[in-house]
Amino acid sequence: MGIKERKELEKQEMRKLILDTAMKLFLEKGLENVTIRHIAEKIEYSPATIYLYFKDKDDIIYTLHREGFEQLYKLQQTTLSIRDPLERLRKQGEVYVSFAMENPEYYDLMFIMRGPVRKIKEMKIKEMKEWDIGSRSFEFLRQNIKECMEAGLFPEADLDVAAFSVWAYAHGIVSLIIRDRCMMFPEDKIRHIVDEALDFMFGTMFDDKVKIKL
Amino acid sequence: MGIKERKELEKQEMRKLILDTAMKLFLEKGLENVTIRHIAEKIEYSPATIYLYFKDKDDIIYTLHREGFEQLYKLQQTTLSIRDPLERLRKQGEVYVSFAMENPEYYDLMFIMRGPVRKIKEMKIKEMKEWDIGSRSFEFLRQNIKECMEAGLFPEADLDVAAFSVWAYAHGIVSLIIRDRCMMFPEDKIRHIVDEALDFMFGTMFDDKVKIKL
DNA sequence: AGATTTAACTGAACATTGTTAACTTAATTA
DNA sequence: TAATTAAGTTAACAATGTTCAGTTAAATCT
Repeated sequence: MGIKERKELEKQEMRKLILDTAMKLFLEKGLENVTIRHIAEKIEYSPATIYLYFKDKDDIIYTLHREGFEQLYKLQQTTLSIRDPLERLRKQGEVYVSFAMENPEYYDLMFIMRGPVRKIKEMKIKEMKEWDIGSRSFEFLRQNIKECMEAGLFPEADLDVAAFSVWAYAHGIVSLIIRDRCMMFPEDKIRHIVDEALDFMFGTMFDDKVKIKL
Repeated sequence: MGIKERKELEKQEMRKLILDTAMKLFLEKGLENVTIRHIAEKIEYSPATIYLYFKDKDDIIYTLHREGFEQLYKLQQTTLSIRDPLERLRKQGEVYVSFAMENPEYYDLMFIMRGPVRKIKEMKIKEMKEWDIGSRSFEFLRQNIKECMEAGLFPEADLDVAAFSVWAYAHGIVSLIIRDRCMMFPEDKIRHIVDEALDFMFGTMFDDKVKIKL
């Protein structure tokens, strides 16, 4: 009965081919400018074939969205080697921002575009089990902040609020840049401002040396 | 020679009709789901007519984008009555977040969608004079922060970095909500978290009472 | 006032998009 | 070998933004 498995494997390979091609095109031409037909042309199949492997375009985008979260989660995990929770939190911030800056299309998919969320909501009606993969990453951040609080390294506050705030800050930085709202800064200074902004957050939030001089 | 003027007036009225209708549809159906044809149908003209008043769809969106910035700028100005620059800054934050939460489609247009930026860049090639309207609002924030710094109420840092950081933080909060990335929180708790997050920022940044207890 | 130019508007088309249904062909099973 | 299943394509659909040739209606000129 090896045939069933081979078929399954081929199916998976085709899915992967479609996904990889889609992602490559997204990187080349930008998220907005990739069509099913482009993908089909690139892999030299007819457009209709793609619909044998994915329900619709949002399904492709959603799957890439999941892959992005896998990647991000793995990156987040690399900070686990750091003992000091505050230092770990800072590293997490850096990792998050780097990921966004190096993979803006992935980031857009994951945190800005509407498509994936549509799909998630559509799915949640049927299968409640498949609870969205993003909350895992958020939980990780939340846990880290909890540790910081417990160690007295972080202002006491509602944990949800604190975690959301830190996330929002990092998201604000990268999403303003990804969606090109920083035209007031010279192109070559942007990366510097991003890094400084991260420092600024940690500085004002936790570092007494940078605190207000009275 | 009153005819030329009447014609000009009618032209402006038609533009306004199109813009208002477009905005109304955006509010009703969401930004993504409004087409030129919908707008045309609503005002009972043919689709082609719209192209007599606007170059293309991005042009409509860009014009609404400008109107949004007018509105926001006016709101910002209302904070000028506040003497204490730090308090004024806080109020500015509140105003910004309220604007976003009450006019999510406008906010999306102004700070998330790609269309308007495309238009701005396209225009900047020809006419350098029309420098983008958003920087005026940013300048306002910047100035406010500068005053805070001079009064010793704000951590000393590169002014650009500080202003960008504060903006990014507020933007992060509202854009995560507008683009529906907060599914982990119960619907009815979201507004509360938003408000708390704003407090959290100001608390950690400036308020010693909320500072780390050693 | 009548002829002519100008402005406002439309109908029909174009190319592109996502998506689907009927069909063909190749592979697997009986 | 015949029947069934899977994989893929072709051709079409409706919806989108956009354009262009034409048609009225208004304004201007003589």
